[in-house]
Amino acid sequence: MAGEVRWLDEEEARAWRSFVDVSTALTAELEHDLLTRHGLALGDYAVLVHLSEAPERRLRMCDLAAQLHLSPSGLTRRLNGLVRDGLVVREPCSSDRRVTYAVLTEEGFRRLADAAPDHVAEVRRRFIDRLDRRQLHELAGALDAVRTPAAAAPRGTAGSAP
Amino acid sequence: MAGEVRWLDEEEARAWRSFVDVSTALTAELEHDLLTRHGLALGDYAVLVHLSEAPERRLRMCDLAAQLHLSPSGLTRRLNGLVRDGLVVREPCSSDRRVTYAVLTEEGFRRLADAAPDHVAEVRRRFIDRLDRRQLHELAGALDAVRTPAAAAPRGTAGSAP
DNA sequence: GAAGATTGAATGGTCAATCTTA
DNA sequence: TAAGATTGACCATTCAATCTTC
Repeated sequence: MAGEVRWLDEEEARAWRSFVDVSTALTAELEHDLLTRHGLALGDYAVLVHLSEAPERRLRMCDLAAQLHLSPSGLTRRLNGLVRDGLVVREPCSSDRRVTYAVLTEEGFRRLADAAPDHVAEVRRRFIDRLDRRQLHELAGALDAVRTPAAAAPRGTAGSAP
Repeated sequence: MAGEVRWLDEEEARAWRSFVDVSTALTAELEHDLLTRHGLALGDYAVLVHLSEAPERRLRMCDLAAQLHLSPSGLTRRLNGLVRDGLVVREPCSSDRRVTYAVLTEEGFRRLADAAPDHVAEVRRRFIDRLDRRQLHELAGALDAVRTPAAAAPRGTAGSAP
């Protein structure tokens, strides 16, 4: 098969390792902050955010799972905790009885509104505010390029240059 | 509480959400690839990489845990699986008997050498090769800026003077 | 006392299987 | 048959506690 391996050169390796490093460290730090100051895991927070932005603050379980990059069972269990704490309720769908809606409660919305300023401040302090405008713009553009395979790369000429 | 919240503007939010999105999606995809094609979890792979780059392919448990952003107990359990599979061995330290070394075995090295080309190819395909040189350079710079608080931000007295 | 490593209890995630409904 | 949600079995990770050694 592939006889030669295109290893990462110095800059590529630096970018990749930094990316992994920053994302893991940042996740751990933000999780810790949110958990100790507001009793919310990062996953809980993400659920509340997505629900709060949805029409009527409700989403089908399967749609919510997709938005959160979570498996169906993962979301079920994640929701159990939020339901137990009264931040979210489950509601059956009348038109399709296979479906369950996750609905943000008033208390859930308050908890989110309470936590959000602190969380945003942390995101600023640990990420956004360490970048100037140009860096931020470039970063956003690069990440978009990663998410969107863009136009097909010129396949014939890619592999040869050292 | 803080009277005003500096919410994220459109571009800031876009950069932050893309960052979270890309890192979670990428992690899941790379993990899946590595697991199905080489029977290695991403965490296993990271252990092997760090050991392979260390002098004599060995590291103290506590140092390895720090490099991997893993708790001591997390590393202990992670290592158990690798030891069971014969990819790593534990060795006591003669000069400080509190210390245990994690040492990469020949088989561990082979498994890593076997998996690395595929993994690097996936990292290229899903990340590196979707960026041009300029984007890559900017990304690496931005991530370094995030990792290193650099000089104090020019934004008023944001830090510690309330 | 502090550092290094491990263990126990608890939590959060996945996959495979199941149950209901479309 | 397939889609949606849940459950059971299992694995990974963390914190707190413990044990040994410095």
